[in-house]
Amino acid sequence: MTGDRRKFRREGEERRREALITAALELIAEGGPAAATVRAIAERAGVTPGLIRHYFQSKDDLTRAAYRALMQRMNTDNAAVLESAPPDPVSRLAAFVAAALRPPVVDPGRMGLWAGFMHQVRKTPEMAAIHAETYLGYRDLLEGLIAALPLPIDAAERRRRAIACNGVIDGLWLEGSALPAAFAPGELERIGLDAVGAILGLRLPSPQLSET
Amino acid sequence: MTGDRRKFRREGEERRREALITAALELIAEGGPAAATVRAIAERAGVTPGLIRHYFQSKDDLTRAAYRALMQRMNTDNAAVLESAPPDPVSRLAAFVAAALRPPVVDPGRMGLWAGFMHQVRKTPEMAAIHAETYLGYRDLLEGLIAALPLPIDAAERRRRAIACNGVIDGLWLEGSALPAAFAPGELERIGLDAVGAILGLRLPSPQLSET
DNA sequence: GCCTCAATTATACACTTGCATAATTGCAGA
DNA sequence: TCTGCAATTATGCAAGTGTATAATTGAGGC
Repeated sequence: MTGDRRKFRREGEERRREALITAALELIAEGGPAAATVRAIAERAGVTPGLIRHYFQSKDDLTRAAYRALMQRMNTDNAAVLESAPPDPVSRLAAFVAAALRPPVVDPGRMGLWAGFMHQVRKTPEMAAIHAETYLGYRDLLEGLIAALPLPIDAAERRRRAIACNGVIDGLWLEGSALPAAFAPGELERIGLDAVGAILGLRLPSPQLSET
Repeated sequence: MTGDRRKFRREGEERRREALITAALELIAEGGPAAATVRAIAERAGVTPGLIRHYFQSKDDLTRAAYRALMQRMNTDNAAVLESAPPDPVSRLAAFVAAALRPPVVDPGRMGLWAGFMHQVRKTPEMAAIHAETYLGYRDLLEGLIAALPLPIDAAERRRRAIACNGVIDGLWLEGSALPAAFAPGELERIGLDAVGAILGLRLPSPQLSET
């Protein structure tokens, strides 16, 4: 008579893992790491808490998987910007910089996510490795774009400039995400393009938005 | 006969509050917000958990007080750098930039602290106000240093350059703190000085360390 | 239709958390 | 020395945490 047991559908392993990871990321973005409890994650994923332990060895395991997924998505997004960019080096660099300084990259939720993971990144070696790899990958991408420009600088100097450009981008991204009301729409983009241009000794035009 | 009740000393209110705040900040810096439990904070402050509620209305109240104290300390540190700087505008700016890009400002613990508070800053209006005030204060300080330079730019352009310079500083600070092994000693300072110089169109010499 | 087994749910447990409240005690002033 | 009060400790509690384990059930193969 007690037919009150919850109905469910069986899903493929990949879909379930992804749903759980997405739920965890959303919760951390919204309410910080503390909000991403096993029960909250399960509820958002439309599932029962016990199932998490069927797909992940522990909550930490899920957390690591979520961080890895987040970083992969960000890498993919960055690469996608270059796919649909004009062929000339200056336009490509400008597109890359501008994309990082407007929504959806500039976004309080994404920054909350980033900050939420920061602590674990500092302490868990595996997550530290993921972070280092992602950061250096982004910087190498940027350095590659700079190398395609006709600049009379050697490799060491190019590395330093790439670090500096990466710094401006990160810093402006951070400030725009943490304090959205402090900047007019498009303002960060313009400031970032000018600053990167100044560091590299050239002018970066504001790229027109690509219509996909 | 049961003399096993803990001995204690009465302290002034100010000292106890400060000790509790310091303990909370240390714990957050070391182990993230999750490590700063009421019990852990009390233990580090050499006190019993119940006392926290005697000096603070709730744990959130203590957290807010800790954030306020942290921001005040950082403001004080920044101002102190300028106290002992050479009088000429270029040197002052260089000292300000360089100080932000070396220890103890560049430091994994400090960044962990910053990241740990980020989430609450986003959601608690009072903490958001503190954050905005501190950030804008820092930027205004920087803009003031720039205004003292002989540059042919108007106020709007000066504001944009200040935002950009602030961005480089923040971004490099972040990267140096998150990935200390990726940079040689002094490298961040040099990169930051060059970048700020490029943005402003001048050369910033590396300031000699002031011996207090 | 039935069987089988993995996917899923249900339940329980030990532990931690923030908080409330009562019991002590250090210490300043008479 | 004694007294009174606020600073401090001790104890307990309800809620929430991650996890282990047993009981169900959806769905594909025969």
